[in-house]
Amino acid sequence: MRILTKINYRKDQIPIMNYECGTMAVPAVPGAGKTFIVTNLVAKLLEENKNEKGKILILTYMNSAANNFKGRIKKILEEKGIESTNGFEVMTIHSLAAKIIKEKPEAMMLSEDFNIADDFQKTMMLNDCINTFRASGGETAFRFFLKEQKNQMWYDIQLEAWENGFFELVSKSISNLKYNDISPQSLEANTLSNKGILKIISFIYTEYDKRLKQNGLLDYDDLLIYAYKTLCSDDKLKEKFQNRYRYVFEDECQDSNEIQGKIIKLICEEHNNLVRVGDVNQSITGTFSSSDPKFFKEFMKEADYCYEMNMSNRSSADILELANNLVQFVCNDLVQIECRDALQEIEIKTVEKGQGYKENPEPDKYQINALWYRTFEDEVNKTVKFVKGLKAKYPNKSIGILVPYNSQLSQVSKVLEQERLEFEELGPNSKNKRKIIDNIAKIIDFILEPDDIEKLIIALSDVFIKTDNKEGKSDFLNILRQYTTEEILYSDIKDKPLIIDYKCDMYITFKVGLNYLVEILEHSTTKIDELILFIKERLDLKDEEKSLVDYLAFYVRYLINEMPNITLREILDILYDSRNKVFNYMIDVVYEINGYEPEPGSITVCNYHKSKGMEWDQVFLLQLNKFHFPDNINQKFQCDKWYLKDKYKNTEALIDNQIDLLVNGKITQNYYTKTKIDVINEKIRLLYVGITRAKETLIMMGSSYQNEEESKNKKKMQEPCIYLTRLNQLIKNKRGMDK
DNA sequence: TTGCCAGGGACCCCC
DNA sequence: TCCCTGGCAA
Repeated sequence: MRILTKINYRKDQIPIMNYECGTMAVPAVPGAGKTFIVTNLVAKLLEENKNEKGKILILTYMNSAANNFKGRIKKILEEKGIESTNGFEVMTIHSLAAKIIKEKPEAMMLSEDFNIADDFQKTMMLNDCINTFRASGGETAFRFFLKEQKNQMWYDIQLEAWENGFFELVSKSISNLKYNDISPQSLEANTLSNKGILKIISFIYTEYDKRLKQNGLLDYDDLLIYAYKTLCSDDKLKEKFQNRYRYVFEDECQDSNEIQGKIIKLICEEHNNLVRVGDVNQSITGTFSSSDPKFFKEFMKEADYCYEMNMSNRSSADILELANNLVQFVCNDLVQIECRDALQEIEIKTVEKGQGYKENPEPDKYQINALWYRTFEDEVNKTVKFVKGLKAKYPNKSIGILVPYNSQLSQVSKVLEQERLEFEELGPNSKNKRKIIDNIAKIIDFILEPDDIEKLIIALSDVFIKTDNKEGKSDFLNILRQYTTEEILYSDIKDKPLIIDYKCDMYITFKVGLNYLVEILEHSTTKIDELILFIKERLDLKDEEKSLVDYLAFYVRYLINEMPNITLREILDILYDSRNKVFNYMIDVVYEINGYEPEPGSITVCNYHKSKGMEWDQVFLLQLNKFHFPDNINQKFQCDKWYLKDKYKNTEALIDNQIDLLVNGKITQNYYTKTKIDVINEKIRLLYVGITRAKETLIMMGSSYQNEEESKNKKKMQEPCIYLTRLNQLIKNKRGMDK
């Protein structure tokens, strides 16, 4: 039976729902319900058969978002009793690009079975090219940029920092060069007589390009550029796509870059039905990708319609007031004039009573506070204490704890664990996700020292034995300690006097693990990647974990190729190294598929960036100091590279200068200040994103020192960021009134 | 403006 | 350890 559900659209949503054709820009404030309106509009157009014989295309940036859209549109169509599930397609912008290229790979001189290099493969290959460069005479040039240092310890620290920084620099530069249509060949020709940093890049760029081609791979930048060129070169193909997609919707388009915009424009040329939805105030990827909110701003000006969704039902009126206050301060009072347009001056409005499908939460008192502590440790401890209290009082409310860096996540997690609170850590090195890598490492650790009873016990207890009976388990392990590993592995343990029920889960899983360990121990260790896959078969894994192990085996095979003499011990050290960047990429690639949504009563720990798109009832914002949220270019913040000679500190600006010179023949802007301004602007928006995650409660805080030691030495003292100071004035007034 | 000297900071990196 | 900065004198 068909169920009729009449949705009560808000007044800022009605003009959007009335859209029928043409270009439409929808700037939307946080919590305005972008996904809601896009899914409903798509369903409405399908219901009215506006797509005729074509389809509606919805473009997202993340696989998780694409899956989310698919599910929601399907559900609405089902509710409406419409069967036209073939009328729409949801995909990421990169899948679209791949699809375009697949239609005619020969246009770009690609073979039909080209593949896409994901972040993991790209990291590996680029690292490889950099190593080749250094090994084949580039080492001096590589080290030339480092500050002189006679102390070996400091020199090593610098070198390590530069290894990371250099990778980022090369990666960004190559991307930048590609978007400026500078091929490795033309760069090489241009840098022949030149000495600058581009000369080094040129070598690595050539090498990287060669390897991509050898392996039939395209990286994400190539994907977009080739897709655009393919469409430009073939009108028939262009028409095919234009007729296939009568409507195009683009989500999160503040994160769009120029080439993406161009591809979309070409596809929409004929029917001219394009809807782009986004929020320039939530653009937080510009400093590390080619995205720029200016493209959406331009679209807002030139589109046939531009309807602003300025109402938010997510947060309480108090939180919206605070967010609006930040916007006001930034736009009008910021001392660094160039940063005043970091945020667009949009006032977020509450949903009027009786309007819309959902109203703003209304907590009974003012639930915002700003706090300052002596150390970060204090910050974390107080937060967890606070969380514990909230949890007891409101067991069904969700809680989010946000920190600037992934490296700080574990500190928060540790204290949460101590307090026995259940939580989810969203980060590349979260224990859950790393667990599988750690488990394999533990097994290999045992293989290396099969006589070590402790290694055996760790492997058994952490990887295989499953039981809820913690005391029984530790008793059991203590009994095992009385034997040698050989006795445990090769003689039947039942003969030994064990005080244990042979039918309980603990014993059964122990036995299974034991058998597997014997098998693994007897497996050859000459091919380590195969050994890892062999271990994989003996672990009880989810699909995602399996693909993670496949990646791991792939990585190990690669390591062996690169360093044929590498030992199992050395590989083990690499596995245990939680700072290894390759694992982070691996984990990101595997886990990106499923989005994360905080459930009622859950606690989430993540960084400010990851929080985008999420919401919690209660939010804690940590580390709101000047270092992380600067307000002028004279402050110290992450931008200059301390380990480089003064002249080369701002490597990014250096590269921008040189590329500008190459493309335009002259330097058109002051990139040294520009890179700094960009960072400040993005940090402001990052704070805005953080604040607008909260529905009811928002606690903002920071601390003067990182830890006790620094506090004693009075080193690296931090002040509250100017935004916290300013917002605190409002908070104080409000709290005063509340009493 | 220049030169000298003492003392403190450099290690935290988002996708 | 080295480099930068700020204070000070010339």
